[in-house]
Amino acid sequence: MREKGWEKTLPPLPNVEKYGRVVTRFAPNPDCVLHLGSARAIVLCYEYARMYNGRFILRFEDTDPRLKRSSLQFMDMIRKDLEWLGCIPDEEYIQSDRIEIYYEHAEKLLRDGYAYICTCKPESFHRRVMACEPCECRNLAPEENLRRWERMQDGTYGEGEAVMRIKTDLSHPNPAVRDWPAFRIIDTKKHPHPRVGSKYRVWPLYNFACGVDDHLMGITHIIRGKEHLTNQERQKYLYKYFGWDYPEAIHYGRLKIEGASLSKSKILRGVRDGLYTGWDDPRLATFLALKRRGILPEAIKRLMIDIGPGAADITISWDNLYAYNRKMVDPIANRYFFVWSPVRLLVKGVEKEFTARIPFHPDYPERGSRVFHIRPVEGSFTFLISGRDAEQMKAGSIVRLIELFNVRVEHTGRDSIVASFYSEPYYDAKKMGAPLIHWLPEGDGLPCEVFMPDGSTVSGLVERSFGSVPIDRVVQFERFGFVRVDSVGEKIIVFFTHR
RNA sequence: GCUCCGGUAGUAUAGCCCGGCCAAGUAUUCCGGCCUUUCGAGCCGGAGACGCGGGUUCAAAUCCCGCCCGGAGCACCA
Repeated sequence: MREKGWEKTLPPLPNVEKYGRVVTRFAPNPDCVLHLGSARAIVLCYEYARMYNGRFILRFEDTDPRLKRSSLQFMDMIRKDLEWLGCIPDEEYIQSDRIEIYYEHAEKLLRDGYAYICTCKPESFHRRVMACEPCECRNLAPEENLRRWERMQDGTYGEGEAVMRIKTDLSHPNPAVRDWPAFRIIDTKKHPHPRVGSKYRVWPLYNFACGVDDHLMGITHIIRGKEHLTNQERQKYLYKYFGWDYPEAIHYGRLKIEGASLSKSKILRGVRDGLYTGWDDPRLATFLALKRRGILPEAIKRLMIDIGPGAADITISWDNLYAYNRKMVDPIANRYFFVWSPVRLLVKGVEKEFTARIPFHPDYPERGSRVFHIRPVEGSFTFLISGRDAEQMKAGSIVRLIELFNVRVEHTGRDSIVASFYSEPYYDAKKMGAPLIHWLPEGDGLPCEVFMPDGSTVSGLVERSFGSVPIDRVVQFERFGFVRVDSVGEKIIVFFTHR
């Protein structure tokens, strides 16, 4: 039960007392950058390890040099993603370093008669297995299997001509688990592995490498998506044959986020085809994109903890993420005036000079304030206001320029509005219910472009004092939303975070 | 089609194992009010949910059965 104000925590892990120390792992294929979909596995594994003073392992599963080619570059980007998220692994393994280990285990299974080398055509094997019947290779003697294994290694068999299969129950209700494949041949002359080149031509499939590694690395709690539920069934045969105990397993449901694709292949294709500007395109839900938009890693963590390890498929709303982020960002973000689609506002009848001091943050006056000097020329002064505010203004209406004075609109034009000084006191505006709008002295703004999450941009001018804000800082453009400072050059570039 | 997993308000989550204190809690969202020289934050109030149908029981979101809906797997991918 959680009291108000208490942070939500994860439910306890099952059977922790059975193990000396909790060990979890995150096991990505380094074939893409990480995204919000990966966050669930990462945060759950990391937080549980921390919660029980355990270890969190990063394991790169790069055993497919052909279809899901990994790359050194992605391995590095993944490490950086994890670092940014604040989920730094205690240990790291790479499966392409461990091929010999898989071979040893394969040979043991072959010798013990728990596996065989199958040279059947996939279609004919499939037919047999659907009928719960063994294929011709299944009853081969261990010696013959070992000979065939040798022929897989030495090149006698070509790509696709032989696989090693694990014996299961041919009558298993789920045909998908019957005698599943554990190793296949890949012509690494044609498809060299990015790390080990063409050193190996027999490569383990997911269930073999993963199953063996989870045991060897002492994983106590496997936390992964429920699409792996049948893989667990398959891997349990391995554990039975080796005499190992299967770890605790938690299979969480599929996670989607409204309006964004969490498909690696779509992200990969989109970036490659130039549909996106890069891995950090604000339309993407990659960590890189979220980071660029000013989403704090802690917000992602909190959201994932809030969601927890449930098995239901869910579609989270961006608002769920934004709410956490806003809570963290609001107190730290200083406020600035940003005028977009600017419209000129000429105010007549300004008979004296004004100085406006506006705090950088309304709740923290100690942070100081920005200062604007209004020096009218012949009783007139020209401001810039946002187009959206200009549209609302009608002749005769009173509006207040925040922290300055009230004006009465005289007439409105396409790109300029003429008004006259009305009064200075704030309470005049308050008692009339006059709108409060932000403003900039004309000629005093810095050009600024905001990149929005939908790929569009908003351009306008930001107040002069903004020039000293460092890159990467998240600030709030008043009455517009939070943004993260991306670059400062001829133009200031910021990325929209959320409202 | 076969196998498996799910289904609490718009979204997410608590409760379900060990039926009653749940005419269902929390966060967010939306609406209203207060406060505030931001349409931000904060505070107060309101709206909004147990997929459907049976059964067991004094009592069911919780147990049983059937149905419906959603998802995943059925690769020499991970």
